[in-house]
Amino acid sequence: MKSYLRTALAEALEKAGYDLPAAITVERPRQDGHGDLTTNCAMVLAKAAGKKPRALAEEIVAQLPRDPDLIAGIEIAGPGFINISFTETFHRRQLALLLEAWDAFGRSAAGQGRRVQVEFVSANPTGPLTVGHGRGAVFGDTISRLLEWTGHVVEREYYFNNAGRQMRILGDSVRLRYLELLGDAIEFPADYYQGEYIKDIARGVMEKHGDSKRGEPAEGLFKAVAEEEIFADIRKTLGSIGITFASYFNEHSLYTDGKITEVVDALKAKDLTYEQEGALWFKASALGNEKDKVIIKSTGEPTYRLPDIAYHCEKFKRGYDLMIDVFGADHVATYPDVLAALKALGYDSSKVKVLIHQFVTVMQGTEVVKMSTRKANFITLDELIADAGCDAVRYFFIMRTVSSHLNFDIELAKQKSDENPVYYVQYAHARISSILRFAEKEGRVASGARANFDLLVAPEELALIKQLLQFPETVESCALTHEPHRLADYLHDVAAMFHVFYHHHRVVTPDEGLTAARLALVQAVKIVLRNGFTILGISAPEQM
RNA sequence: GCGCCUGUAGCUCAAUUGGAUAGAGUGUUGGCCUCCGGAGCCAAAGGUUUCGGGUUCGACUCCCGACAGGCGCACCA
Repeated sequence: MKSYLRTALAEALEKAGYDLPAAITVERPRQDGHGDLTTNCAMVLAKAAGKKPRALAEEIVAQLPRDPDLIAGIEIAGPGFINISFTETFHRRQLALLLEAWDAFGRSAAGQGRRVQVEFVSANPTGPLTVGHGRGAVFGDTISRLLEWTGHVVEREYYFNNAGRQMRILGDSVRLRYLELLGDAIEFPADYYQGEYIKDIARGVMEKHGDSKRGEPAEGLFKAVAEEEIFADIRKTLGSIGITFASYFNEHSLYTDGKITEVVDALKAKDLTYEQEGALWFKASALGNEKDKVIIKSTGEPTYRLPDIAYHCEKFKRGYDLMIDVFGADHVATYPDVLAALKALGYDSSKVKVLIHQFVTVMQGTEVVKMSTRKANFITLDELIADAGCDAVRYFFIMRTVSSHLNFDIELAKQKSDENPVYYVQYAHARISSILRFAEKEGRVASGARANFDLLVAPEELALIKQLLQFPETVESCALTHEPHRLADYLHDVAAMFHVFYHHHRVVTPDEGLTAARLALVQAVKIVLRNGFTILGISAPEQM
């Protein structure tokens, strides 16, 4: 519709003797009573034309085509908006298309098969996922689902590092707990991993090997066992909220494959490095960033920045059209250097889209729950899912913009009551299912696209129909702007409008024709809700 | 001190990316089931969009400056 109107506008403007300016918008007005689509073109053009916006709008409107089956009215309003309304018949006709598309309603080819890689979670296997990881996990997965629905080919990837200092400490933490279990007197350093899970892993080693591993170095068995168990745990947690990855990329492979040295050589060749105090520095400041950064320590070990660059070079070689990195706010400082390096190495860094999500504050009612991996008081994502359930967890994480510092109220998410927002939308679905069951019991069957939609004349029905028809464009814009929270908003509105409709009108009545039309309408609502839930990764309950 | 993010109703957050009268949930108050699910609906109340400037037809949105909070600012990841 928008593109139809754009071309119609362009033609009208041409006839009136103006060029179509790039800055005009054609969009749905946010206010009822302002038509179905609105354009600001008269206001944008007014200054250059030396005319009053409203007078100019008159000229343009006079040139617009008016198909009576399609256009119900064109009005000039406010400072010079041109508002266009479509006929009710037009909207109703679209309902048949919705029912025809069914499970595919909302899918589009907007992405044209472009290959997108989405990298997210990427937590190193040093401990269970926290609530904080949960936000990135749900966000990354929902972005992926949105892109899949809009015609992109998506690959989810998890990047991890099982080498380095952190992992050494992890292995040694397990070793010490193991010795402790064997009755040895140990001193457990404060900066070691304090969690209970370390003791569990140590206990596992003891049960399997007895005391035979007393002399084992931390880096061998202990580290390997810890990594394996923790990773299995992470996958299980993610799996329980419907998240799986196509690939897990091990940072370590960048060393064995020689990718790291390739990058160092390439940077050296571009004269973007220098040595100082025994370390190799990257000239980030020469590329417009704040300061230079060490990429190889004086010990000869690279800092994390270097493999990050090498990893992204690797991604580029795989030929993706778009690479999305989902990071937590604690990683903000790292990506400008990586992007600068990629650009300097000749890659199109605009293909890398870095999405930062802000931190989650966990609330227990009005109490802030302090999070620390060191201490025992952190809440794992696993515990949260066990308490609140997959649907509530996913919905809570996705219903806010990623840039908001969101409060996650555990008490609220746990509640199975009307205070919990996820139940509101799911309730609408369950209610519809119940209506359809009732109708079937009464011997009425939804006749689908064959119903006479012209019988749906009530304002609540028309409002609902219009809302449903916006689903595809909502999905598309959520996907392209990487803003999944707007889908949650939209579905909430669908549910609300359905409830209003339900309150005003009976679906199953003695009137055969009307019943058929309303059953079809309600079925359409159910389809939109269910398709939306599928994208959000939450269930569509037949009853609650 | 510097960088990124945030500041909107009592509370948690939206606002079609610069549009018309800033909206939801929750909480408070008062209504609505002889009828398809009351986990619902309706109504009232609640706002100088932190503050001060600027840009333009038009600003919660963009720019500058304060103030407040979060996250970073390693030869940790």
